[in-house]
Amino acid sequence: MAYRPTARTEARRAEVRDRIVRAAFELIRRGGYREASVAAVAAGAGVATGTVYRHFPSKAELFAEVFRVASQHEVDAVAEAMAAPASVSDRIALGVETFARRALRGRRLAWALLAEPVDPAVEEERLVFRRAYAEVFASSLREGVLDGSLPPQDPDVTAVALVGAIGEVLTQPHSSDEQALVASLVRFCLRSITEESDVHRHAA
Amino acid sequence: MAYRPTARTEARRAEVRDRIVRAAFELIRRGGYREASVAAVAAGAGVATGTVYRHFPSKAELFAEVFRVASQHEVDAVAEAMAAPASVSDRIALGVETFARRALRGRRLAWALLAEPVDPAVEEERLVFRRAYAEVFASSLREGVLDGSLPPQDPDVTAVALVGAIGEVLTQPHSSDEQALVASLVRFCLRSITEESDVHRHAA
DNA sequence: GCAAGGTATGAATCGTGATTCACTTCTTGA
DNA sequence: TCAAGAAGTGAATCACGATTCATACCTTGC
Repeated sequence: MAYRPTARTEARRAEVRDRIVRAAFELIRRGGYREASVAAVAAGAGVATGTVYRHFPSKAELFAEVFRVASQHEVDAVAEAMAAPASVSDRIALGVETFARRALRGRRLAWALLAEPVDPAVEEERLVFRRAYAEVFASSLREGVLDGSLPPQDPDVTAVALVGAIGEVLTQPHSSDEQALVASLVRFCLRSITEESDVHRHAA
Repeated sequence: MAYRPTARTEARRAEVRDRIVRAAFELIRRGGYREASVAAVAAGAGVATGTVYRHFPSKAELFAEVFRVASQHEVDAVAEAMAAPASVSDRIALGVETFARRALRGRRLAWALLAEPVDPAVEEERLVFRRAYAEVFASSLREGVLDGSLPPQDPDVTAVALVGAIGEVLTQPHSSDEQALVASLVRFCLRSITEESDVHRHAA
């Protein structure tokens, strides 16, 4: 037993691992999953292909981690926006708007996280991601249903539907400008959680 | 010029082509796109691998056609349900319910059409498919906005959001039983197209 | 019947990109 | 300084399924 890595060596190793994750993220952010070959990741991190495999058992595991970190970041941003002291409706609106604006800023990343075809193993992370988004909305919805500020509804279904609606609108190419699109989307989401008025229900 | 296929021969050829398409569809319906290798399609159709390429220039083109036919079928079903003589809201509800029930019946097919990772060329058909769904909803929504039975809104955004919401709810695994799920989903969609009531908007 | 040309076959080829591994280089503790 | 073992290297290998193509078989019109 003539060798046992010191803290310093382990730190260096961790730094390499980190560079690999960052390089992978950068590739996804700029060109999506398709462009992100292991060779490209290695080049971006300044290491040899084989080195990637000294830190991750497979490409799928590497990108699962990248997805995990990136999507957690997004969910956190939305959750933070929704932590504001406001009514349930207003908080939902804030969440939707944050979700939308961030996605429109980094379209490629949003597409990669929300919709791009990926390995099954990575797809699993995506489901976790979408569920996490839904959960953020669901907890506010539950609160609103309980305190009566929202009409009775299944908060889980509503939350999942919201995530789907937002994702689809953001993923689909649109003509209208960003401001209008976000405004329409927020209005859609607010309508969908609040009571439909009898006036319109019977007006037709 | 000693050979020019007769009608009979062309019919036989068309029949082979048809068998290939059916086999491809059957594979997708049962195991999704992943399971549907060209070899498996050929086997299912009772022909050799190479024969597939005498009828389609590539796997992507074959499956693009399969997607086209299958999804048109779904869209038609929804459009037909919405042709009933009823109010805009009721028709939307019918459309959503039809969409949902059919998808829950053939979950694998629904997943393949709505969400499964596929070739870019096939993905294009999927976009067409989703747009077609959205358009079916959009035309009713436009009508409702014009005649005042629905509040002012961007019908295209609403329609796309509806498709996203429905797709996500159906794609995501759920605990509740089918009846309850569909009911919740229909309610969500109806709320999302009708006016939010002032009562709840200001109640919090 | 037979030449021309179409159609079917399926084993062999190809492309792509992940993964491996024999080898080199670096670290450590004695 | 040295042996043991860890980390890094990158060309070679592998896996896998789409695609090709030399060959055999049918159809047609003369």
